[in-house]
Amino acid sequence: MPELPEVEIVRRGLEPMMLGQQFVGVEQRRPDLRFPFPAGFATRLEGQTITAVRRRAKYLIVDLSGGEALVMHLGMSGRFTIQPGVSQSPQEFGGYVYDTGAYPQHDHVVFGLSNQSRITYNDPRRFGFMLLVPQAELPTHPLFASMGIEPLGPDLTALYLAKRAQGKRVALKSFLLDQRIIAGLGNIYVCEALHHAGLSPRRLASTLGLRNGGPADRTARLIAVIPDVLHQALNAGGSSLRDYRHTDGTSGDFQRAFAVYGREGEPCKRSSCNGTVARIVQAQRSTFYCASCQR
DNA sequence: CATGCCCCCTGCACGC
DNA sequence: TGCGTGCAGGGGGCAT
Repeated sequence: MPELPEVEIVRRGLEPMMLGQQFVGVEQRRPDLRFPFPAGFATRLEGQTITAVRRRAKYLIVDLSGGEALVMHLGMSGRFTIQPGVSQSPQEFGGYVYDTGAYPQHDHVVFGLSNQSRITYNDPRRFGFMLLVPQAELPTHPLFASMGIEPLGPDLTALYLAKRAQGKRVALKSFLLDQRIIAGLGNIYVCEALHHAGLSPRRLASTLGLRNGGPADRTARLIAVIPDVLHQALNAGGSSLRDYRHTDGTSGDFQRAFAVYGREGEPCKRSSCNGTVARIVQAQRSTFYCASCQR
């Protein structure tokens, strides 16, 4: 998916277009994405004013004046496109509802706003989803109740990570991908952060745990590089692997900066290291790392 | 509870 | 050119 930096960039693209606007026409063109759409999805949005466009981990949360929140996840291939100055009239969307063969390929939802803009959700793989949840229930909703900390917030400390890692018998890579620990990291940035920290993805998570009552040094190293990697990606406008696009249709260029991700067989970029980037599979997903400088 | 594995779906790059 | 294979940013759900 878009990982945290990409979702944040999408949020920043959507917010100025959506904030304070009303949903005028909403067209839902198929009954489901990863999950069925909520009953009456379009109707429940229409007439609502957007009071906030937020992000939690890899989720986008659009607060509505009526008290519900539109919760959206982009899955692996979800994408928004904004067309300003078109029509807000639902019938002009084309009347494709539930006619999956008749609309532009994979354009599953179209939001018409009171400022004449149209926001289209496209998702070829349909791993994304949209829900409507009362704002007051978000903290206790199953999606969010056990969600871990934001990696760019003040909660990411060596002590926090050491406590959560205590006794964990999983690979460090899998531990960092676990959204119940840190929410928002994905496969790319976990690989990148581990490289920057000089830590092997194969090491047991428990080796980050408490030593003599405090976090191990390597834990401090790791929590220091995680925000760096994410900020670099944000500053570069997100990565552009495969189908990621900004809401304006342009792509990011962080991929050029990857130290290990997708670089199997290429030389390690760490100065002073002459290793080669390897690809292994952990928990059915590719891990890229340098076995010579990541211990 | 913790951990490991499979799967959802489509598109694309690659080798033959 | 066409076809088969493997792989892709996530994460829910089930078996053990």
